[in-house]
Amino acid sequence: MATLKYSRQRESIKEFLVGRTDHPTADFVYENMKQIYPNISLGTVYRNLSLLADLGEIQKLSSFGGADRFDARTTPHCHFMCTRCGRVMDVFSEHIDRSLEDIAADFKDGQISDYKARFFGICNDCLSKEDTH
Amino acid sequence: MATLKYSRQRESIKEFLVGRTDHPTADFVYENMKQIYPNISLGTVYRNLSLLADLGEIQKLSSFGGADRFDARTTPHCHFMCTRCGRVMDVFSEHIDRSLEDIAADFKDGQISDYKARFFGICNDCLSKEDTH
DNA sequence: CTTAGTGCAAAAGTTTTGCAGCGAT
DNA sequence: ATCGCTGCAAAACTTTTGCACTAAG
Repeated sequence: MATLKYSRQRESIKEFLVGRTDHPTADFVYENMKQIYPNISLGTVYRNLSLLADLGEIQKLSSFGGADRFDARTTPHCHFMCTRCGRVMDVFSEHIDRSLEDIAADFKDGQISDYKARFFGICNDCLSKEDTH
Repeated sequence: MATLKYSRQRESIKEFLVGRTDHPTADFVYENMKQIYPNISLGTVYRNLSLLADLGEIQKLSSFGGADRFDARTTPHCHFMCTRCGRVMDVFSEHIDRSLEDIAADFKDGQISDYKARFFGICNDCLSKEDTH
């Protein structure tokens, strides 16, 4: 087991993610980190995102089609992706948690320990733009 | 709109997927197609898988970590992935469909039209191997 | 001093695409 | 004859990794 050492890059990446409600990709995090650390490398961003995910401090969302996205919310929740603008939003619901537990209990071919649910559709912003036609 | 033309490659790819209950990657389909068409290209496999998915004849599963997987089942269902051996299995349940309507009704930031749920855990095969220790 | 973390660059893995020729209609 | 599909290869895109060096403990 490697002993964890402090790194200012990792702290900034975590802090950046906590301050956002969208769900940035690694490359987007990288572009923003360059404003603080002009020489930071994309590899460092990936390594830290991966490390933070392993520690359970952030969540890796694989995936909504393209690059993976990252989410600093630790409370269990689901995600909604707008198929028009690509935005990813949080979805909180007791319905899903209850029914997913029912499914886990019903499943006979293995032992379910985790689940992820994603929803697709059109977000309100895109719907209102559509109305103007 | 392009008019669809018959292609024996596409037909074989579809047929191959229909005959399987696992959820092969594009590369796995490619390797198997080479036994029928030794000169088939990976690009052709990707193009046909993408086309079949657009037609709704197959489903593209993005993703379970690595490469996308493909599924010829058209009836709505969810997926379970064994985190030990990587196998992906189908999950059928009425629970999920019932709760989807509830969630869609609750969600205020957009209009939900589709969902995908994935479950993670250990499959029975891997559990029984574990017992022998 | 020890070793985890970093920047850089190359590589690996997955998917898309430009193009010239082939094949279905 | 038209134009969608193919094989091939190159490119694009995302993520990982080897290495020498820096910095935290």
